[in-house]
Amino acid sequence: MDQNSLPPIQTTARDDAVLKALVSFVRAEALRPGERLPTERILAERLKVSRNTVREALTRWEGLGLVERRQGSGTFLKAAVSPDMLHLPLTLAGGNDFTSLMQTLEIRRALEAEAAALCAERASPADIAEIEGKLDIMEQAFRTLDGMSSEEDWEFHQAIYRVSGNPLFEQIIAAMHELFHRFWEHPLGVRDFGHASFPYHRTIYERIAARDPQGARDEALKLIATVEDDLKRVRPNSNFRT
Amino acid sequence: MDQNSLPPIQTTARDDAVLKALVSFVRAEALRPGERLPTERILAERLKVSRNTVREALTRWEGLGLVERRQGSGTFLKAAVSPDMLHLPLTLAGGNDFTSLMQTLEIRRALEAEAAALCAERASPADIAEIEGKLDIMEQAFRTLDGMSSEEDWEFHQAIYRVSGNPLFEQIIAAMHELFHRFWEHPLGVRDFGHASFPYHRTIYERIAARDPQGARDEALKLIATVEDDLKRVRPNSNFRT
DNA sequence: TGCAGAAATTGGTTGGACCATTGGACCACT
DNA sequence: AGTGGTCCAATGGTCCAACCAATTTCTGCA
Repeated sequence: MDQNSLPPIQTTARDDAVLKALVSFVRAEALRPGERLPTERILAERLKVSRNTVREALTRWEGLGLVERRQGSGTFLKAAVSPDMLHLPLTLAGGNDFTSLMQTLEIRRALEAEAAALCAERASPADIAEIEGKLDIMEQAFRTLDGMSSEEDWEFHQAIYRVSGNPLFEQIIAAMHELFHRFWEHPLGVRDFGHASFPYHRTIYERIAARDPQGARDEALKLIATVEDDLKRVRPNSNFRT
Repeated sequence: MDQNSLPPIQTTARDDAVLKALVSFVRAEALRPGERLPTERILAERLKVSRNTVREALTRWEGLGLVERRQGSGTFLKAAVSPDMLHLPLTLAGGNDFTSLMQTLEIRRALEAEAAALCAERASPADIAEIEGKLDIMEQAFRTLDGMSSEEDWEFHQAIYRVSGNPLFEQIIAAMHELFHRFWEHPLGVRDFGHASFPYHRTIYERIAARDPQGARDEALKLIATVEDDLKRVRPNSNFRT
């Protein structure tokens, strides 16, 4: 490791400076998600700050989901970092889980429709082929398992977000998606939800392949509507917490 | 073998416990936003943990925007906390370049349209009156200053998000909005942008007052389109894809 | 009474110590 | 070769006792 990539911290506003130093360090070392950061003790020594201050900064990063700490093992990068990141702490306060979930679905409905439309506008033939590939895999999994497979379904959607040309779609929806999954699996124990949404995956693909933005948007809206219906169906049981 | 038959065992989780204890404390004391929390030293003593652990928990809360720490003064509650809060930390890899700005506008287009539509669906007469009030103030500011006033404009939009009934709209768009303003003011020095968007504020309001979701959505889209045009005018020949 | 300076309060930082977990090295036995 | 056991160094988690820096509150003099 290049020692010069970790210059000492200068003055007050310590922890902010530590965060910035960490950003430049990660950039300088070209650390990629999954890789391990230097130990807290080494960072403290290199930055000429105390270990607690380093820990404070890492705690912030951990709260932002940028980093994962494993006792006895190390601290690992979880996502790419860039100097001018935009941190967006979303907090769903008040109300029970059902309300929060419906709120995330309203956001997702807006974004999913827009992403599908943009995708239909901008998809190259190669892009369309890729999406069709994901769709085939998903439909195959559906037939073998006799139900929706979360993973393959998610891959299909991700492909659409990617082709939309705007990475923000994937980032925002991914956050909602994770929340949604935690809810379905933990309190409810349901694993094969989303049955009703299945046919709309192909119709979305068809509108994209036909380069029909408005059609893609409409089909995406129908898909989200089925998920909303599923959610409303289980509403009575969702009044508890952990 | 079924992987779920051997879940990980529960291990020590001090700081999580501290967070939960803090939540119950805030509820028990009925602390409201703006009020001061006990000092770190007192919390440490009461919870029978070290001050460092308390600080770790408070650092997390600060990162979530739940709390604000002022050296020499104290730690203050910034938002309501409830036991069933859901956090989704979202970090957007943004930049101060043209492409990033256009990407945030695509997100904003989707959300702004949806929020306007939901607002038209759900607005009570009192809500409509409030929005009209904000609109009047904005138009008044426009005439006196002979140009858009960012602050009053923003208030108008925020009212719409609030009436939509989904706080996520405001939270997400606020982040985009901030990024957008930094771009207009810092690298460009422009202050009276958005001239072209002015008339659409009233048309949006009219569609909301008429309880016409689709109309409100269309007008919101027109508004964002004018902003996109403004942006393109600054950078006429920029390619979109990364 | 007014206000400048001292004192107390509070979050921020430091350095050092110890604990709990992890993962690799080494070894004995099969 | 493989299995399990033991040990040990590395690493994050917690704790403690100070001191620093910003802020607020109190005090005493003019």
